[in-house]
Parts: sequence; structure tokens; C-alpha cells
Amino acid sequence: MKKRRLNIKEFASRLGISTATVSRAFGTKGRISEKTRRMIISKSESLGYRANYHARNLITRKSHVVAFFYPPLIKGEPDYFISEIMFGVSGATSLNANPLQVHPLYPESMDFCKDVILNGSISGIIVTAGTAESAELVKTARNAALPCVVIGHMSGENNCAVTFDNSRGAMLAGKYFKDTGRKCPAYIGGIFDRRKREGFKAGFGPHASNILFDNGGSTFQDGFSSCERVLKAAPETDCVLCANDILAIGFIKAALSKGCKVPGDIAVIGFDDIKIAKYFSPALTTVRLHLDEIGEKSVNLLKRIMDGGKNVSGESIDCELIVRDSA
Amino acid sequence: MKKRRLNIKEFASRLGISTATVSRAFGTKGRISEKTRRMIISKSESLGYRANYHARNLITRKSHVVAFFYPPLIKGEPDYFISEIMFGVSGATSLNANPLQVHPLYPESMDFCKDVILNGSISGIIVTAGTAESAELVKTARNAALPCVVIGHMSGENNCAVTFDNSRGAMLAGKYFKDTGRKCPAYIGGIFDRRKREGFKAGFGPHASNILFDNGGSTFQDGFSSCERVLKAAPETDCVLCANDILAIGFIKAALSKGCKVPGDIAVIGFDDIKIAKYFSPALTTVRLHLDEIGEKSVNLLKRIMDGGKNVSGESIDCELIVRDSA
DNA sequence: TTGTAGGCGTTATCAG
DNA sequence: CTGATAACGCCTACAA
Repeated sequence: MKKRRLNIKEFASRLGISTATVSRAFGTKGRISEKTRRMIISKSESLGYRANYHARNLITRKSHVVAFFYPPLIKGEPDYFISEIMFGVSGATSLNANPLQVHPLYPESMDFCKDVILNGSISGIIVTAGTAESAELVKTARNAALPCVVIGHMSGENNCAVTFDNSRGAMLAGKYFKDTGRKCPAYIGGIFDRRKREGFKAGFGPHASNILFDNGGSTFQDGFSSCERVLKAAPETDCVLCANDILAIGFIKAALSKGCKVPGDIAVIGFDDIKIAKYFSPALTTVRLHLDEIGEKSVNLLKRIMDGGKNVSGESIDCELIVRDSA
Repeated sequence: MKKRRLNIKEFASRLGISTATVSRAFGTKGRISEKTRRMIISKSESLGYRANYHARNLITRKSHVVAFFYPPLIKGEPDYFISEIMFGVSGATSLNANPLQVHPLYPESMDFCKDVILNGSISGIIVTAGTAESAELVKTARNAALPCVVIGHMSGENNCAVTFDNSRGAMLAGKYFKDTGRKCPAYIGGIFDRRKREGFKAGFGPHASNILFDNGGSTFQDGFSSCERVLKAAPETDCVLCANDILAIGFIKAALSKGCKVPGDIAVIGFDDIKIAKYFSPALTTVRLHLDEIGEKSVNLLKRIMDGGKNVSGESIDCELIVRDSA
């Protein structure tokens, strides 16, 4: 008993014209008089006609849908690095009237994700680098000739990618410590920390040889534990670069709880500049990666590929040191 | 010159069987022998055949795609309340193998969002309440008989909704303040603060009449300014409930900068328990709303409606007071 | 500028 | 259990 939606045939016949003319009124290709187009558009609004999505995409072989694949999140841990990029992506696709799908990339969901890529439902994908799954997915897309943009650095084939200049960001941090008279540096690494260590060393310069390296991790708790290890191994440490802001926040919390003053006794710089960074106490000095811009740029890059651009080359995102209170 | 994907006709003819049989091998409806089904599945993997998404959805009239509509974000401000709900939604849809679309709900994007709802591309929507746009969108979905779940309270028609027990959460906070001997309460309201004020008053009890109400807003800066107003208007204030965690963080930062001790001089309770709450200094005492569960529950509710369930009723989410260091 | 008709790749229907 | 064939709703040569 439920009535079917108005389709093009019925709609056209009510207007006393052909379906072809109706179709032309909505597309940009067909030659049609401005007058009939207006009439059709107007009638479509009053009668509530819309072209069926699947029928249209079936024949045109494109959907304009963009899919964003993000790495696994750790239960209970802040995932603000990803979410800020995602909102950047979402805002940009929305502006371009591209529907956006988002998919977590767990090992268990690989089959589903591959199906999404291969069943013809989407026109392009954006994938965050850093896991085996993401690399596999990019390969799948490549084989299917599906437009693809990678966020971050992925080894192997030359993908179109939006990359961060981690090295330079870390260098800025090292230089800042050196310039503010710090002597005993430490670096807390973790996930997504490609080239940060080397950059930090280069920026710090003369005293670079005594940099203490600690493999933190990615969570607040990791930063907390890392601080305990560092202060035990090298109590004289007076400045620390953390591979991300969450680590830095954990590190600072541990330092404060041990009676260390930040930045008095020990200066701490984070990485990413997630939005909460400036509201933390002390406000975090950090390397800003322009997370939302990353999302926007990857969408724009993908758009160009989807529009048929050949040899679209990647982009590197600028970073800058944002000096606040923690260093 | 680019070769078309393998379609069902070609695939079937290579196996020497009919397209109908192939189709049955992938669905659950058709009667087919287990033996041929296995053979077809196996061959589809080696030959790389996948059913075309649009052709399939055109005839079956469903896509299984879920769309999530979220409210406008404030540029530069943390949007963690929404992002944590969104990740909950995303995780749940992923588990169910439902593709998830996400759309920001700006006034400018209403046409696009309505089109998404009306063009037949999605099977159900989840909408966060709180803006004129969200209410309009829900109405649109209702008219199109599209399954819809609302997150939060939306006046008007009786939607299927996942709601928070704001009143009880705020009551818990008021009671805690009373029980810990606080005398001069203030409440900082803002967005999404339905019934919190009344609940707080009820929980605080005897001294409820002198509660100072301040209309904060929703951002860190709002919390900061609010603190300045409150301490000026009522310096004796010794406990504050803020309508969300970001407000609370801003409030605390302002209080600390004025030399007020938290929680010594003034105890602060937030609302939502976004993940960063426990890492802030001081760690935030707050009313936990189980943000990720909200996402999961709304997906499960939507699924039931999509599967044809009639009269699916909404759910209210439990909340609890998480006592940490700020109160 | 407009209409006619064929085809997009499936699943549903109805025989066999 | 399997096969032939008619929808599904639209776009787009091609003809008028």
C-alpha cells in the first residue's frame, strides 16, 4: 500500500514532456531552453520530484561519494588528532556537495572496507597512513583505479599524499630549547613520529649528543609513565619534546605530581596542536600541524584526481611552533 | 580504452550458468544448492566479481547507508562532545556493516542535506537535536518515511530518540556539593543545558534559593568570562556546576589565574565527561554521559526501525557523577 | 530544442 | 533447484 516515489516517467508525463527533457533540466550537458528548464525545476519542487540516486549513478558510473578511512582508536583514549582531521575533511566535502563516508580501519573490518572500495559505491578515498591495513587498502584502491589520497607518509608506491614536515617541526622545537638556554634534552617518541627525532637533534645542535630518547607510545598514560622513566634515568633533564600533545599532557601531569615545575624545572613541547592544547594548564607550547587544513587539502587534492587530473602531486603541510606556557 | 568491470552477465556466462543463479548465491532469499553456491562464491573471488552497488540498490530499494547529521562547530573550538558521539556511531555502524555518512548541518548546507535524505541514497538517519536545522531535517525525514533517530531532546512530534537524563545528572552534582559542605553555589548554563538548572537546584536542596545563575555559553572563553563575572558578583561562591566540560575547563583556568584554589576555594563540576576531562589539571569531576554509548544505542535503535520494527521507543541514557580532583 | 529508444547491472517473478 | 525475462529509474546517442 505504500506509494512509490514519483519517478521521471510519471513526472514527465504529468508535465506533458519527455523524460529526456526532464533529465536535461537537471544536468549541465544537455541543450535545453532556459525557459523549459525553469519550468521543470519549478514543477519538480512543487511536485516533489528528485532523480533517483541509484538509477542515476548506475548509468553515469559515478557517485561523488568520498570515503575517509581512519586508524583504530584506543578505547577510552582521546582521539582528537584524528577527529580534528576528520572534521576538516567533512567540512570540505560538505562545501563541495560530496557525501562523505567514514570508516574505522580495524583488521576485522577489512573485508567490509574493501567491499566499499570495490563495489562501485564511492568515487574516491582518503586514507590515514600508519598501519598495515591502511597500506593494504591503498593497494586495493590502486588496483581498482580508484582515486586515492593518503594522509601522512606511506612507503612504497608513489601515492598522492598530504604529508607533514615532521622533521622541520621537531627542529623548530629543538632550536627553541637551545635558544632558551636549555641544556639537557629528552625526546619522547611514539606513534606517527617519523623523522621527529632526527629533526629535534638537528635543531638542538651542540648538545645533541646527550639527548635522551624514550619510546613513549601514544596515550596519556604512556606520557605519564615516560616521565617517570626519564626523571629516574636523567633527573637533570630540563626540556622535553613529546611526539604528540596527549603524550605531552601526560608527561606534564606526571612531572607536576612529582613537584617539578613546568616550565621552570622542565620545559615541555608537544606536537600537533590539538584544540585542547591551548586550554591545558599550563597551556601547551606545541608544533602546530594545522589539522583542519590537512583535511581540507586532502579533499581538494582528491577532487582534482576525481575530476580527471593526471599526475596530481602531493602537498606538504607547513608547521609552526606555537609558544604558550609549557616551554 | 578502460575496461569495464566484470558484470553479472559476463560472470555467469563464464561459469556456464544463469545470472539468476549467481544473484541467488549472494543473497539469503533464493533457494540454491549449497554446492553451486560454494562454487560461485569461490569463482567470484578468483575472477574478482562483485555485485554492482547501484544496480543492486536500484532494484532492492535500499542502501543500508546510515547518515549522521551533526550541529555546526565553532571554528577553533574543541568539538569533542560531538566527535566522541560520532566515533560511537561509526564504530557501531562498522560492526553492522552499514556504511556511515556524516554531514555538518549548516544553514547553507540544508539543501544538500535534504537532497541526501530525499534522493533515496540512504536508509536511515541520526540527527543531533538542538538547532532549527536539525528539527527541519527530522521533519523532512518524517515526511519521506525515512527511519530516523534523534540524539537529545527535540520538541514536537514524538521522535524515536536517545536522550540524556540531564536533570538527574545535575541533581547528582548539586547533592554532592551539599554533602561536601558547600554553601554558595553557582550554575553556568549554555547550550544543550535543558533541565540542568532545575536538577541542580533540586539536588542542592536547602540553600537552593541562593544559587547564582550565569548564562555562560559553550566555549572555553565563555567559561573563562563567566568565572570573572561570577567572582565579581558573588566572591563568596564556593562551588560551581558548568553545563559542559569545556566551560568548566575555561572556568577553572580563570579561577586559578585569579589565585583561587580549585577545589579548595571553589569546587567545579563539569558535564559530559569528554575523554580529556580526566587528564586536565586538576582532573575534572564531572557528570558522565557515556558519549560513545549514545552513539551505539542510536545506531541499534535505528537498525531496529530500518528492519521494520514498529513503535520502537526511545531510550534514556544513564548518567553518573565521576569524582576526580576539581570537586 | 525536443522526443524516441536502448542500455546501465542487478534482483524479482514465473516457468520449468 | 535453475533459467529466461521483466522490471528498477535514469541518461544519452540518435533521430526529428
